[in-house]
Amino acid sequence: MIQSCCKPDQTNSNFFQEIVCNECSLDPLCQVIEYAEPGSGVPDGILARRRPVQRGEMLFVMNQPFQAIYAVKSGSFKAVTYDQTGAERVVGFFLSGDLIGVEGMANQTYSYGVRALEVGSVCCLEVDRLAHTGRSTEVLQGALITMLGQEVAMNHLVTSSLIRQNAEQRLGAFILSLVRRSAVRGLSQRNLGLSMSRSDMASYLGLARETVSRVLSRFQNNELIRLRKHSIEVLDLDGLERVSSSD
Amino acid sequence: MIQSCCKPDQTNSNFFQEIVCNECSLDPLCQVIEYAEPGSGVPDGILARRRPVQRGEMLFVMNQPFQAIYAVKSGSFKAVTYDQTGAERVVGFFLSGDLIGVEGMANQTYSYGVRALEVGSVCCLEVDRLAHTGRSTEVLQGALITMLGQEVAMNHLVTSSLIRQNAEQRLGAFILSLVRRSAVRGLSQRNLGLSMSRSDMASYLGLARETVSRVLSRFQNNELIRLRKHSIEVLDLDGLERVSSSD
DNA sequence: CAATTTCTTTGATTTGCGTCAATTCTGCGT
DNA sequence: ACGCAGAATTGACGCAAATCAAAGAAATTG
Repeated sequence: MIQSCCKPDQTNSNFFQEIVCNECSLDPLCQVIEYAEPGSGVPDGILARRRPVQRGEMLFVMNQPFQAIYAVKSGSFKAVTYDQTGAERVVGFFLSGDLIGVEGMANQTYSYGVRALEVGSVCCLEVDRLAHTGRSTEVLQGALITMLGQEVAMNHLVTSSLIRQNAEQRLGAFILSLVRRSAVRGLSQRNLGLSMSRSDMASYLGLARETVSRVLSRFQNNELIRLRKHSIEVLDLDGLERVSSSD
Repeated sequence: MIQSCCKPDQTNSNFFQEIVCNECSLDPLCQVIEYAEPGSGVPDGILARRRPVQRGEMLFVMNQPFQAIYAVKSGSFKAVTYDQTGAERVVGFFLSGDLIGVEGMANQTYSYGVRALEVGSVCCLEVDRLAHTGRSTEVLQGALITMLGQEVAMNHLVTSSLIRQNAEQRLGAFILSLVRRSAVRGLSQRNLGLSMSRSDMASYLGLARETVSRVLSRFQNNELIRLRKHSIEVLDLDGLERVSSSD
């Protein structure tokens, strides 16, 4: 299931649009592990690089005991919880280079489940087992605190804007966030993979499926974007900025 | 400005509804600091207990460099950011026993400002200065990771419900969250202090002031709550649960 | 490849909530 | 106690988005 650890350059990368290690959110942690005690190596199985995942596969399910944090090498994922009727609610998306499950470590349980939206691959770090090896975890902890803090700060922003924006603003901001995340990772900012369904987007943005459809069509009519099968082409970044910013 | 450190029991508590240390979110940290090296004491000024705050006073402003984390001993606070027009947006409330500013540590800057809604008091821990004393921070870091993780998990819940709930559900859930927070801290679950204005509630919940007013009146008409000057009496907890849960 | 299901789009209708407006209430300073 | 300013309440109205509905497109299955 979990592959043994190997240096990234030793693997021949036949994957599509795979993110390189130094663009990856997990890298600070990996570096700590690999370089803190150079040459000593990491015990087998604690850090698994490029574990492949199938479309629809769950990395972990909600409320499952915490085991590992993941970094997305390629592909994309959605985080889901469930309402009292059992219906799925999308609470986040993870793209290349994103970290998954960091906050699960805190409570020793995952507060949401994560499902692959397409085939892809992840790196997988079993933090707790690492701690048990007796290696120093001080730097590792520092990196985690930073990441969690950024997550909290970002969540505040996302929440406080989502809640008071209308449908156009939500979708515009959503597309722009995808553009920015692509930019940070060095991927194309013009052609965005849209691996999630309209329902997933609607669920995440708190809108009805139909509204998402309508607004995207409107964006296309206004030459802001061009809709493709499972991607969108961004035609007018400034126009998107304009519709996204509330006044 | 900042009082020197003293044992909690040594202070004569003449404050109204002040939370005791072992009900406080900061306590795990305080314990680490106080007990990790018993008898050694904490350098003066790094942990300040029961610093009083005036109504309207800012604990810190947005984007200010991180200095300390705070625990609410008594009183209540609101976290605010600003939209592009400069209008205030309430992004959270802090009540007795809550921790303030934890995630500011991560980025070394506060992502929101915090204003006192009434007179009160806080404990104030200058974490960075503590680290510079050379004392072991490993346990402290562990406690922080736990807190940040819980914050992230809770934020996910809050966001994902706020965004798809209607006005009644948002306000019902808001009141229930106040009840639960009171319960955890051992305060009254029937009489809730409502130190924030309707506008603050509206801003936090993403509603119009008028809507908050209308819904609260409706709740009162339906005998779910009784509105007081600056507090509400919870009459029907089950009823509130009912209106709060979406189906 | 047809058959079935799932996803997406578009239209018609309804409704919850924001906006505007007017009135009443509350707290504060003189 | 008075008057003033901000806060809260209540009503009327319009619009954005949910809901209902149906048809077309794409994906999955045997």
